[in-house]
Amino acid sequence: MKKSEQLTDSMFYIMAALTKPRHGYAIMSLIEETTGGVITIGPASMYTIIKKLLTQEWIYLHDGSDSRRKTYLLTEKGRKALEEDLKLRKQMIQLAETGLKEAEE
Amino acid sequence: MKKSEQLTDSMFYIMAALTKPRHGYAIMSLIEETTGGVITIGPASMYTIIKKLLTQEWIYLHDGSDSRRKTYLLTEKGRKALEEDLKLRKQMIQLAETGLKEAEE
DNA sequence: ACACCTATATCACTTTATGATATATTCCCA
DNA sequence: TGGGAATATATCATAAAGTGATATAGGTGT
Repeated sequence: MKKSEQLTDSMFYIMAALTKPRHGYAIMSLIEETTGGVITIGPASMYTIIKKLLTQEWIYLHDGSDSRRKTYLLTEKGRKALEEDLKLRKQMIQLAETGLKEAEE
Repeated sequence: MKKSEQLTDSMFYIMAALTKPRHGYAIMSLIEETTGGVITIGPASMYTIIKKLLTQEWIYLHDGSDSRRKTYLLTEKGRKALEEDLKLRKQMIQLAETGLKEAEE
């Protein structure tokens, strides 16, 4: 896939979690909890992606971070990217649902 | 990400297209058209993924294929995988939307 | 004291995705 | 009628992404 800046699934999850200030470990826990353990992002993926999102300036190191916990939050740019991606994902779902429905008939 | 069998975005697109019998080129065109050119899956990705889906038995070579056009279709197993994945994707979207909404307040 | 949870980090490897390119057929129209 | 555009499938070599394993260290409770 590609062309524009579509987010990978993992990036999408992490950015969705960062609509509120959260630190890495909290993000992992949140995703695991909200998906009932179906989706797991381990530390390797987590911190790899965090690094990428930082360089892309889609997230930033939020105040309230101490040496132990680094708290991140979406930048304005990041929020827009997330919203853009959300639209595309809805379109994807629409495509699949239409297809599945039509196949039933 | 991972744990269970979540589909990659590209796999999801292709499988969504294969709720009806379609050949590779038609899948590429469909995706490009329905997303207004935002998403493009080139031949390399296309045929790589087709191959994987075949070995996984999520799609099969459909009747009506001649030597020139190979037409594929979802297997029952594939349809279930797609439906399963669809649920997860809806959940993802829910998570993101809730987060974005709450952040506005 | 020590076991356990929280928290971040990286290395080495696997899996996925893709640009470039090749090849062949069919369609149209000048 | 011949040649360019569109259709169609395929692969190679590389780049990008994801992840298991592992390391390190501060907290907390008992």
